[in-house]
Amino acid sequence: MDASEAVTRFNEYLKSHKHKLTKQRILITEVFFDPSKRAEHPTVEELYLRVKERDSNVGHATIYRTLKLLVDAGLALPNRIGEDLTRYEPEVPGEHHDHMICHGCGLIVEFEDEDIERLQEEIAHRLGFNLLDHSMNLIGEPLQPCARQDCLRGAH
Amino acid sequence: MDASEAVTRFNEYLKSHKHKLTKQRILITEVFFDPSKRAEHPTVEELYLRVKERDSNVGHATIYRTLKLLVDAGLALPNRIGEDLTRYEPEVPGEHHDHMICHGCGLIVEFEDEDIERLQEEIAHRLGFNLLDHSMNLIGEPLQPCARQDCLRGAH
DNA sequence: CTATATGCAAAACGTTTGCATCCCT
DNA sequence: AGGGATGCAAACGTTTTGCATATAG
Repeated sequence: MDASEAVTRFNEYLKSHKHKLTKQRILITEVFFDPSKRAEHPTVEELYLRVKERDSNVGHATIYRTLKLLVDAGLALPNRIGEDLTRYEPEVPGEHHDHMICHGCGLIVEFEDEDIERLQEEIAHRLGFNLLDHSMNLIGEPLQPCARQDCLRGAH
Repeated sequence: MDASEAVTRFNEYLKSHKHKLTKQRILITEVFFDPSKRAEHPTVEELYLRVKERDSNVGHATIYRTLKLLVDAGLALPNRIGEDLTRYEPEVPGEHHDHMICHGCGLIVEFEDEDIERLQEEIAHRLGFNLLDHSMNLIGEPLQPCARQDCLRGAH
């Protein structure tokens, strides 16, 4: 899903909830769905800084409020993978992926696996639940040297 | 692992790191590992309140500091399952389990599954990583009415 | 024109830290 | 006795909120 499709979907949500499509919301959505920054799962601050580059008047509060709306619209997912900040992940409705995270540098590799999904359903049923959602994060050390310069692999 | 074993293990860790076993640390560990509250994954505040019932002089800071030590000792695991607070899970060294969470009331059912574990290793390798750790949380709706009175199942 | 959104600054929250005092070892 | 631990309160970083102003529909 590219940025303009995300804006379109966001607008559908906004209209149906008596909210307005403002230039800030368009800008934030475009920056959030920027294809060159995919899978980066920005923090609010990172998104704020990127948005500011294009419009220096946007305030923190607008980022927070818009991100909350994007979550409600099903277009963003708050994600506290590590132990620190909240990161937001651009969501494509209907799709789902899990995360493989590099222990050295935090690089996130997204993946999907049918076998896992099937097993999860099975386990949920065994435990007496109907599976609604799930999250899975694998933490690992790269077998090959990691591309990132800041990766700690080998540094300890 | 019962409370007194947890205290023993904690003490081993403390000794080997030139830290001391104080009455507050004993109390906090005992409350944290109280078998009747297992799988509750308390927040700092919840733990603080329970500890206060037994010794009203204990301060917030001591809870935070002790929990951090317990994490370093491998006896507690910080856990940000939902979108809100940090919860801490009593850990038994060498064991690992995943979570099935009731969408209605937040009830956490812990489970282990060998097939999942195997698949995770396989996926990590496929993606070029050596698996170090993982977390998996399933969110579901109970098939049978949930035991908890505050469970929202059916209320929507 | 009206209702909603914005930006700012203040407030609210969870968490950490500095410091004087206390207490394990 | 001495190094570490405690409790308190202040400091911190993130997130939320109140309010006057601006703007989309």
